[in-house]
Amino acid sequence: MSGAIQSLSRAAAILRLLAGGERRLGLSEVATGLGLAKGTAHGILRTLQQEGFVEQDPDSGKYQLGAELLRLGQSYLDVHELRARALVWADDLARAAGETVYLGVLHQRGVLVVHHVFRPDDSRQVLEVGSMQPLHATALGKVLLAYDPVARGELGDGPWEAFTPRTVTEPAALDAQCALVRERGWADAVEETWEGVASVAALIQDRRRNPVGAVCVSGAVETVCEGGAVRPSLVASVRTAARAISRDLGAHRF
Amino acid sequence: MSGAIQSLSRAAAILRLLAGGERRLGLSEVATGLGLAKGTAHGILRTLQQEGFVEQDPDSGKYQLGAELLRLGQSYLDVHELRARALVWADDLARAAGETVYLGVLHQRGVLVVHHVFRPDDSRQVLEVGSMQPLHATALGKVLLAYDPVARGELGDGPWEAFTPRTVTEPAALDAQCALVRERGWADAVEETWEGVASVAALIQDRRRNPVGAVCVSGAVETVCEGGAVRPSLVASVRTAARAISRDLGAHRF
DNA sequence: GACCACCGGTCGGCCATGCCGACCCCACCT
DNA sequence: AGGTGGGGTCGGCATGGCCGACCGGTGGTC
Repeated sequence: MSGAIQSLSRAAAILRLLAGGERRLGLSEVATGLGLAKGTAHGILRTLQQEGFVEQDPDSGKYQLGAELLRLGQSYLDVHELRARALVWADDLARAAGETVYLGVLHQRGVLVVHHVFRPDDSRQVLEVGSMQPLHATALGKVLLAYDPVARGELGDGPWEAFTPRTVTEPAALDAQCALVRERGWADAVEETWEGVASVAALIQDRRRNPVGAVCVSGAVETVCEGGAVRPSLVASVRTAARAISRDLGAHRF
Repeated sequence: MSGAIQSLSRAAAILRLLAGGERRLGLSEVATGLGLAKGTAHGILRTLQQEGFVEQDPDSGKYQLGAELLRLGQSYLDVHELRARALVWADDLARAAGETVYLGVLHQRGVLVVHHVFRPDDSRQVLEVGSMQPLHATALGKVLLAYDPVARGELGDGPWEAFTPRTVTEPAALDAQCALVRERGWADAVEETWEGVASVAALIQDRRRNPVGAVCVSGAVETVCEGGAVRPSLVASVRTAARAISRDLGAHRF
């Protein structure tokens, strides 16, 4: 893994910077934010703009992300094999469970949601495809951590952010949970990310048993849990769906 | 508009190439596809991979788009001012019309869908945010063309692709339609893109009356049309929504 | 099973390329 | 009017990235 192309890495850093700040950023802000000379930052921004990755507000001259990113992100989903195979299973799972279903993959130090099926009722819900969830505080994340030592290593020793009083923030506790996940074959997270929300997740593997993602059912504690624990029928549904997707992934390869 | 950074433009071309081909591409395919030396293409791909914009299949060594693009695409939507202000209006419009609602902006030579509200029934629908629609064959596109001479110029002289027998493929006919759009203040497209589908669109402007996007209601001909023409009540709804969004955009600026 | 063609990947030298910092112009505020 | 900060430009310097020759592995073919 030898050197990277400087200007490209810098361009990526600029895009991430623009994605991070909620508002638009000016040229000087970008330059100082990354420790670049103004001229350098401008050259990169100009090129990114020509390519459609960045847009500039004509009034203020400030920069924000561009539409091409949305288009390419959509293309990513189109090509994504795991997602394509999981679509129908996720749908069935949501209907059977009567709850929201997420499909997540490991990305950087979090879980990237690549598919999201709304809870099958008529309530207003926002699509969360493309958003990130924390590894240590969600069922999806704990499944991926349990089966991916590299990801666990990269997460470090914490303590991690506590979103609720029940969030696991210490390495010893998290590793114990991961061991339990491996033993049982599924993970849960009851009010560890949001108050009142509980979820169950199971691993998806490719043909060579490599972990490639996870499915998860998520909903209100009152409907997902029963007597303090996750309803066994839900666990069964999630694990069945995960196995079905894994099998599906293995098949079409030969 | 002086020179662009070579390596960045090339990286963008590679991403677009990967987005275009449905399947994964090998290093050599990328290199020859863009007329680059293998070493050069490899350097760019390596960097893109480190940044998460490209992923490599461990087995075949072939490349595909990476997850970071999805995340950034989502961030684009988060920041997008037009979309944020239009969310609630689009929702209302879909409920009132009982049909699908799209919100589109001009991007390259097409319409990029930045928001999509499902038709309010329980049918299975796929989210089309991030996908592109042709300018000459959709209501959204014709609105944007009618009010943006630059876009019209870039589209050239056709003849354009005919998706159905009713698609407008000749410049004279299209320009006449655009004139009509400007005169009436709205555009329609009845079975010009897909058989059996009709839509109505109206322009969204910012505070300085610049065209920034368009809203559109789309549905089956049988429900959208009445006696061969689009139902007037639908036209009114769409135009009202467009005006509301435009007003909303003008407000919060000062 | 030996060959071959082609794959992805590496390396080092040469030189074009992109980086930098000083500079410009404009808008806004003092 | 002057000052301060914004975005944007420019040209010289040297560094960073391009190229083409070169590896090692793999899958197909005869």
